[in-house]
Amino acid sequence: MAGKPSKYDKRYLAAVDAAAAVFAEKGYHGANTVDIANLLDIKQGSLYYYFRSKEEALEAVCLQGITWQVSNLQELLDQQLPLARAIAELLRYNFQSLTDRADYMIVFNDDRQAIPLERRGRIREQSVAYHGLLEQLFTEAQAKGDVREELDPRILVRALTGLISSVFSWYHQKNELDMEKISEQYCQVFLAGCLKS
Amino acid sequence: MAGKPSKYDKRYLAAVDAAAAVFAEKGYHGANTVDIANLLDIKQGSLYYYFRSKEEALEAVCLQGITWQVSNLQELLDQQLPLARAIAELLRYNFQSLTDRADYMIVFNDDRQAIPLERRGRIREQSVAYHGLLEQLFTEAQAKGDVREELDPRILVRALTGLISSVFSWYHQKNELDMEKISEQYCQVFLAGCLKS
DNA sequence: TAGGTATTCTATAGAGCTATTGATAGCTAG
DNA sequence: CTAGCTATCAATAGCTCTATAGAATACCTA
Repeated sequence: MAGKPSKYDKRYLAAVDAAAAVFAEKGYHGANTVDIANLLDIKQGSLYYYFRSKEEALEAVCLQGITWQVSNLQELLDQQLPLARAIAELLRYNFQSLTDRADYMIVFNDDRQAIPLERRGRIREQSVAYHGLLEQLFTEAQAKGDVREELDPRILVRALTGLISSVFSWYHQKNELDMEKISEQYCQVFLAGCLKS
Repeated sequence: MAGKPSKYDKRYLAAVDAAAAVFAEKGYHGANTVDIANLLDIKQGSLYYYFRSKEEALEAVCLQGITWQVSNLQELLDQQLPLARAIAELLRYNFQSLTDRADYMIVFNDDRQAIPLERRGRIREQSVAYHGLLEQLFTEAQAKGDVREELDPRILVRALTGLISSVFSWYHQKNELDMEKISEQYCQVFLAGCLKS
């Protein structure tokens, strides 16, 4: 994977992409493998050259999605921005990936629970990491006196992630609100909501 | 329906309840009619005495869920409370129904899109009504000068409903946060986020 | 208590879907 | 040119599930 991507590697990624697209549109259970294969211009059975099962494809999509999120958040935190800037950037990035990689985000949000618990280990790991990083951000900001003391960082994490992920379910509908504006106003509301003063 | 509920009526409601429970747990596509029948202590085929199809059961659950929400919101608005009180009550009620009628809420949230568009009319109607009522609340509060002018009421509606519905996906996990506290802090954050000054 | 209605049961057709298997065409390196 | 490897195909076993139909039982009312 590190060196030159083989034809297999490229095709595998295309397969994950196709799975993401179909799962995002119809939901994991509602989707069928024929549709995925069609996107790749191969027959249904040929999919099993790349995946051991439909579920394995779901796992790959979810893991990819959350991994992107975590590494991006990590990168953002490494910049050590003040809370307000960090939140603004985070929202901007998330709303951006809603156009870029919406499929992965949607599948991760809506269908990860379709993976049986015993297979969800690596995904949970990333999820926990994501929440942990965010919680740390709030805790530190609170220690610095930027965030109101009475607010529980764990709840702020839930509120922020909830705010973000809820957008996944309606952004694609015909609506006149543009991402730029939503992102900006969500940011205003959330920051005014938790910053001190 | 208005007079004495017949045995059929009671049994029908029980069937909707059972469907809600099973759909909430496994998702519409992941659920099967055998599980629903088991909850009612009848055989799978007997379900079709009450529903023409599995999809019709989903429709009934979703419609019931959103209808409850709308009529409750309407009742709340009739009290003409100031915005802050209204939001607090709304959150309290929603988080309450998360323990009372979680199944209906979850199914409405996660699976209503599994109903084909042409059958979704009455549900959409209620959804639109719900959003409309909330939007009006914000618009009026803004006119009175309670809400910051730069905020778009439509976005506030999305933010608030997003905040609420996102809770549906994690409240049942083992976690130390109690509903009371979450409701209260969400309220604080959201209000501080949108109220003027 | 008989007759009729309401509710549930048994059995199953038939559709849709995943995953497997063995064959096959194309590509690559010697 | 050929042997071996890669990627795809065709065909299908076998499972799961919804929905239907006709029989059976419970329930109620006169």
